[in-house]
Amino acid sequence: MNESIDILIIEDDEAINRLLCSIVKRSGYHPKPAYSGTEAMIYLEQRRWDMVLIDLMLPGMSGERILEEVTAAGDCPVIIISAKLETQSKINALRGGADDYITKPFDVEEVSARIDSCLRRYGGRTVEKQPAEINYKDIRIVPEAKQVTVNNKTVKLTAREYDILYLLVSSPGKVYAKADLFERVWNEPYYGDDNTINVHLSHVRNKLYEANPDETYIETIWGMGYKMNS
Amino acid sequence: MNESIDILIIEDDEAINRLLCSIVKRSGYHPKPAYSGTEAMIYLEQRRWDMVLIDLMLPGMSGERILEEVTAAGDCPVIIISAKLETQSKINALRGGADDYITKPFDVEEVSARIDSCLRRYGGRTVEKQPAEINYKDIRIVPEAKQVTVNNKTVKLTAREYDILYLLVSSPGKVYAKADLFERVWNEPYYGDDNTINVHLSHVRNKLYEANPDETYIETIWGMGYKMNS
DNA sequence: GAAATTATTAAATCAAACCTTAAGAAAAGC
DNA sequence: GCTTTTCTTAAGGTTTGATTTAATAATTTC
Repeated sequence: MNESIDILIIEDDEAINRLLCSIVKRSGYHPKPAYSGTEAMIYLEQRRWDMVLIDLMLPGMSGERILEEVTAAGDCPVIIISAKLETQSKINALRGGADDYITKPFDVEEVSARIDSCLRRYGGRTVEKQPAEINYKDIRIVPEAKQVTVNNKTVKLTAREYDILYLLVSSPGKVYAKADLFERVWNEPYYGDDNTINVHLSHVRNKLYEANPDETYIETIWGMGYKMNS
Repeated sequence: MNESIDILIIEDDEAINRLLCSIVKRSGYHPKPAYSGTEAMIYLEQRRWDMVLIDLMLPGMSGERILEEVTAAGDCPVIIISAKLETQSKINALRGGADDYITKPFDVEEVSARIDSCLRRYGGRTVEKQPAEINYKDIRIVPEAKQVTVNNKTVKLTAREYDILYLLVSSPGKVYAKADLFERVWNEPYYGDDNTINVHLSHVRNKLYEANPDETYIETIWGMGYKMNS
């Protein structure tokens, strides 16, 4: 039920892309950065996106071109983010199927508000705010403080470990394939041949075990992935 | 719950003024239309406003002139709404103390979002009232006097340093990501690779340390942000 | 039981995040 | 205008976490 909302961010300027990603993330969505038009097209063909943010001036393939492709393909909302101030550019984009148009330099709050409102218009998808606290069995996570306690003991996790646990705990019972997990936590594509996940999972399990040896929290679904034991 | 937020709308075109009023109203604020510069000045002298929207081309008295008056008078947020597309006009307005600049034709949602975001930025000053005093451990902050004492010693902080400490102290335990912190203190977007936060944090820590070497106040949560040690 | 997949562990390397200092730039105060 | 304060930038150094590697152990599936 609580599926992640994935937003593709097409912007060649690295700093701005990073900023947009952080805005998206902070609103509770999942950003995926693309740094050129051609890179973006690869992701667009790969899967469905809940929203696309497009910078108009791009290397490889213009933003206008991408907008065409996206709108031709279907019903994915698009927000243009551009330095082009001319009304004509704005009108073209909106006529061309964009849902909104933000000019640079933009205001952080504004971007956030527009993304929310756009997703709302597209219906169904309610904006879920970060909960004050998640509990599962005797695991308690307070996102605001990035704090985790298990069995009433504080568990000190690194950022990665925290992200993993947070993901699993936020939908107990759901099986996360390694690739899913990797892409969510690391925000980069998963190339299969990686032991990193195993090691990190091991660390998480260890720390959970230290806090409460009587309980097994993370279960391995053989050949499929991991989930919180329910 | 909130007392009403009054917004003065200075726009000579009756239709546009009506539209702006309805936008403001729909956002839950209280609009007051003014149709000329001179009329606006009367209202401005009468009372305090939570925000002013100004059209630049006005009969009676130019928008630029009004902007001067408003900013000279105090800390009321101003949004310029204008048909003037030139960057120069925009720059002049923003330099002159305007908080935002929207070009006509404008998007209803955009105006609404910008008003919201602007009020939010000004929030501390106009809407929410500050507590008389914040205490945490042996830190005492008196916001009205911008005064900080630690361990009963007065600590002299610069404006930025004060803002940082204030933010952290006002919700101890909460982890502030660098981006959050930066945006709240500097009021501008954070582009990731900046160490001015580090430097300022270092300064704050130093000063706290000088006042009380036995206590560690600000904790670094690696990869996540900073928080008051609890 | 054999093969494939996953776990665990520790050590070594690497990279990112962070801290501090100092000096130049900008702003504020006199 | 000059001085002082504050802010920012840059550079070098430190710490911490992430990753890789590898060797061994445990599971599951067939």
